[in-house]
Amino acid sequence: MTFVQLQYIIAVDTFRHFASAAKHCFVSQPTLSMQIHKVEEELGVKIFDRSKQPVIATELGSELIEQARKIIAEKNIMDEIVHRKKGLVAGELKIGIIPTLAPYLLPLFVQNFTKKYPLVRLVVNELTTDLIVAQLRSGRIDMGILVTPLQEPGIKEHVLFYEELMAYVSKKNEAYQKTYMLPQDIDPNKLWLLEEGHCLRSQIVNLCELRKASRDASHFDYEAGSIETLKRMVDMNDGITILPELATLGLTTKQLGQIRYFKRPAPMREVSIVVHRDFVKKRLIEILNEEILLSIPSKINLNKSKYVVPV
Amino acid sequence: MTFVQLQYIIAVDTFRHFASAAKHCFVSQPTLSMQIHKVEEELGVKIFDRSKQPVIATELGSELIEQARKIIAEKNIMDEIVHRKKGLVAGELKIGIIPTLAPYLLPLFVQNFTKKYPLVRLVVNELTTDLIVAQLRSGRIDMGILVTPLQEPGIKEHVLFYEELMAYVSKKNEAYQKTYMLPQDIDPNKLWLLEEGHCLRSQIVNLCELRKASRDASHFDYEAGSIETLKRMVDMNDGITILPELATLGLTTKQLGQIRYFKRPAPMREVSIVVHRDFVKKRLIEILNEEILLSIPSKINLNKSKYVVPV
DNA sequence: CATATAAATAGATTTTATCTATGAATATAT
DNA sequence: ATATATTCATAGATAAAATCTATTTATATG
Repeated sequence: MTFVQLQYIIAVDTFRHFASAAKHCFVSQPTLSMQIHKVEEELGVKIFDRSKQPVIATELGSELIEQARKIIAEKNIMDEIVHRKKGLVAGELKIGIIPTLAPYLLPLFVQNFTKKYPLVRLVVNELTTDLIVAQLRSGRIDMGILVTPLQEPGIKEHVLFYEELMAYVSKKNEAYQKTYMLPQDIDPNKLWLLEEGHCLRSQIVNLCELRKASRDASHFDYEAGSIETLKRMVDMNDGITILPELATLGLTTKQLGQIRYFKRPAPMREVSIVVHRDFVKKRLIEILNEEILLSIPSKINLNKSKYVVPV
Repeated sequence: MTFVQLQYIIAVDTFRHFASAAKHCFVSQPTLSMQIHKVEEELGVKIFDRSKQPVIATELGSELIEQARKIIAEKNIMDEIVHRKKGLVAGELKIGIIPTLAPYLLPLFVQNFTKKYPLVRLVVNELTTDLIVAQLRSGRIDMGILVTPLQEPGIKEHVLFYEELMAYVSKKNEAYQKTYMLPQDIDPNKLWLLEEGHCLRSQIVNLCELRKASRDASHFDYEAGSIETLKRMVDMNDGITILPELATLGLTTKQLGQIRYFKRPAPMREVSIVVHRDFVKKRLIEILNEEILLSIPSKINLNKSKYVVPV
């Protein structure tokens, strides 16, 4: 068994296709096929079921692939140790980030970061909270950026900042008349929500104390896949939605006029970096943490944890 | 970096000598030298300081070796997974066992075990409790057999049995007249003890509530390195010592006449298997656990945890 | 100063990972 | 039904590597 073979196995598991996996590993498809065949021979078990399309791992194969990922993760730590000693900031950092943060947070720091630390390769995946937790545990990603508190065993949270939640209302909506809103001012039937699975959705449900019943009477049952869609729904149709602070940064003056703040203490969502175990990429993650804090508007850094909406 | 290179590094760290390490790996010394040189080249750091004799790891080298051991440990789990699936009981089990148990416990089960599970290779090291804990943490051994409770974080204890402590007295000693002893009946100046570092010693000190002062007046300051030495000291000279039950199994009838039991509830030492994390060698360790319980005299299996002497 | 020991170096040899080209099996389209 | 994709496996050639034996260099020891 070699490290390369394990990497091939992981690649096939990831792409579920020998040729693509080979491409990803910069080798020919026969090379990859043979090496995988060799491991299977050595261990005396089939790892992949090639009869299925796309290729799927056997039951035992899945266990072995998981273990292969662990081995490769430990190997990567080897380089981390050397980099740390050399004072180099280098290596790969695999990040999972939730979809309600990704489009607003990433652009703020990515460019600065990669300019400042050219030897670091950021690999970013947009994932929901559960997937981030699962992939942290299995070692597929090194860190997550998401909304806490999670209370997941084995997962450590480092708060980045508190992001205020605010209402975005259409001119026709009655809430438009208010200066400072209360959650009760929101008509559940005019409230546009993200689809199930987004933590922001569940926070808004908590904030507005929505019950299933109050939504059943809804005129039109549509749930958006992204915050951008929510904004457009409000713009184009009537209604109201809740935006996190970072999503309001790119708004036009006219759109800003449609923002209504909640009465102080304003509801906040807690945005954190989460990691699994005391990772050796610690230094890298610390640096990313700093860079994020440097890149977000200072107003957000000042937000306090007075009223954090539970997830 | 290859698995083989890591194994060479670990071998050199273990033997602190290139030629012996090479022998252990079944390769020539130049082969091992070159491969280690290559890793050092690849990482851009020196792992070993060859100017010292015996060879010693550099500061960074020690960290890397520790990591190498982790990688190899994870790799070994790969095979474990396959073996488990195949229902095979095979592999290597590295055991650390304390010196006051080794000579009495090992002979009881080793032969049966290796006959029953010929594919398992037992590698046994006689180590003190602290070393067992340290080597479990660093992954040098898979399990320990020692006296608990330890209360070491991250170390799990599985009680095997309770071993009674009993006095072994010379005919000249006043305690010889007693039928059932009390700890107070022991004259601290006539008590032979193991040297510092053995957990049995500290248990006896606790049991007899010995203070430094009471020993200072001692006629002859000798501390034994093994239980066998203790027995001989009592046999040849005057005095008394405390033996664990297993050490009394091989005694002659005459020697058995010199055993004095403590008054019920008799003092016991708790003998356990200890492991680090939920290890994949679990199955192997479970089997060993069973085999040990099957091989010890049934009387010991019946001992209860009424009065466990703290360590 | 001679001798022994330890690790590194040199050159030959075997092993192995990789490539290109091709084949077999299966699904998809004409 | 036949032709065409697609997907993975196989064959043979080649380049890269790990290994061996023999030897050298550097240190310690008597």
